[in-house]
Amino acid sequence: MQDQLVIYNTLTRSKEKFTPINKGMVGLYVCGPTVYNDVHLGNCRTFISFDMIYRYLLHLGFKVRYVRNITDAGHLEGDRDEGDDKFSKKAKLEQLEPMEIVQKYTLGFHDVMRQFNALPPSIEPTATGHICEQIEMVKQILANGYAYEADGTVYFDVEKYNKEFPYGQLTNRNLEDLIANTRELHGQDEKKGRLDFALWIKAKPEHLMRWPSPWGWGFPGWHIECSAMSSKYLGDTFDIHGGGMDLQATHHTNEIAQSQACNHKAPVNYWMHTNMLTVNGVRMSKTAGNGFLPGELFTGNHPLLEKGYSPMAVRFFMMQTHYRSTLDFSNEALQASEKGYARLLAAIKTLENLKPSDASGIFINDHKKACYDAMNDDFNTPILVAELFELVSVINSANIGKTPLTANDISILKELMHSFVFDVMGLKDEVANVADNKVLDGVMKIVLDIRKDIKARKDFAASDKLRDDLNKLNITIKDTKEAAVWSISQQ
RNA sequence: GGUCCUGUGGCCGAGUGGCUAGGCUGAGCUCUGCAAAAGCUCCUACAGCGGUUCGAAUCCGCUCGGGACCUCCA
Repeated sequence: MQDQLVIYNTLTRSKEKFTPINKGMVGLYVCGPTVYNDVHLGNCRTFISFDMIYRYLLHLGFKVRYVRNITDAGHLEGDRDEGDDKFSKKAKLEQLEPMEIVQKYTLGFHDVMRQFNALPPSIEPTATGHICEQIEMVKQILANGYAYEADGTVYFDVEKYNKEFPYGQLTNRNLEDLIANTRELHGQDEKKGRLDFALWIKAKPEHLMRWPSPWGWGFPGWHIECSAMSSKYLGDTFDIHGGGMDLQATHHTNEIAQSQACNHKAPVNYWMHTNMLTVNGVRMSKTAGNGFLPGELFTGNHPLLEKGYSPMAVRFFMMQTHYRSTLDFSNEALQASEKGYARLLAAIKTLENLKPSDASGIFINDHKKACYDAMNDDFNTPILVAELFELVSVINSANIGKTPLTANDISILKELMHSFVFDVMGLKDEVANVADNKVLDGVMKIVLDIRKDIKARKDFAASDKLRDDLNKLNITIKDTKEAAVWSISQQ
């Protein structure tokens, strides 16, 4: 099964058969969040996409080392190599130590990821925890002749690098085009080339986050942390590197250059990029101000939101779109997903009580193959979801005695549903805990018994009132042929 | 301005040179005291204009529209 997987590789702009460096093992690195602010939904989409990818790799039996960093230093505010460190700026604003900011938003990020049911990565290294590694890497790049120092700041020499390696490879651009499209710099320039970027930056006197280095007090450049940490934990060349598409042109391009210049090896075999999340057709971004926070999405406390949407409804919504397509948020689409997801969960519950037949009305192995084919084709979750809904129809049809299923069919259906819905897509039944409450279960049994008597007396006004009143508590009563059943709806 | 992606039915969203994606919504029917759920049926698309082809929504060109990156952002 492991040799069936095909991945779209940004590097070659084509789908390629996935072959790990070490059989049965995968090294996966994903650019994590910059923790100077609340994570917004766009970030979450990327991390949820890679969580699904991580989960599927695990499902296929790969031993995966999943590294996702926390950027807690070095990101600049404003234009190239100028401006304040984001953490310092925010710290001044909030009158806090930079590391207080880092701590606050790291905890917030973890909390949101937990709500989205994302598995924690194997290693979550921080930039500030790897200053030595970054300095060593800068030293090596200097020693290899691909960088130069100017007044305490070290720059990467892009033009020199490009003579030996294709710098714009990841975005399919050549150096001439890149230079032609670079903005005019503001006069001052210690940099030799327009595209040169900083590996190490000299700290201004007021700069709070700073470390000693061979070039004086300073802090690491924007891209070096990922190069340093990925090679430390996954090796000089590893299998998969992922991140949002917006990182492709600059961050990842520079990462490749740094790693190649340092280690004389291409760092990554498969580059994967997730697409952007949009709101009303416009990219949700920190600076555009058109985003809402995960918390606001869950509670519905935002002008753009008609109501709150549970984390799993949102996650399922994301799974209905391929990770390389843009995903547009709208109340209508979210509500459609919410209902569809409820239907999927209901079918999984129905599956538990299905009575096996001697004959089979379906070709279960065809369905199983279709699920794996979908996921093996570059993690095509929308197709997977479509296949799962085919199975929902099968289950419901079996439930009313229309489609016969053998015990084997039912067993495979259970396995498929649980594997793909819960293990791979990382969804969970949010109301399961409540329904498992033994006291409530007992109470409801009594209530339904009483209602049964009332109905037997044909006092429908009373039985309907009971049903309506329970409904106000989000408890839904359904009178099926055999008996009345109850369930708790979300929110 | 440069590079690139994209345009699918009421909404969301896959996909393939010729065969029903799927979800949500709407309409009808079955079931039901009613409701809900479920089942069945219907509404059935591929921006426009050319071209290639026996045949294109799927390939090519142009036009129009949308978006991304080139500047911090997942």
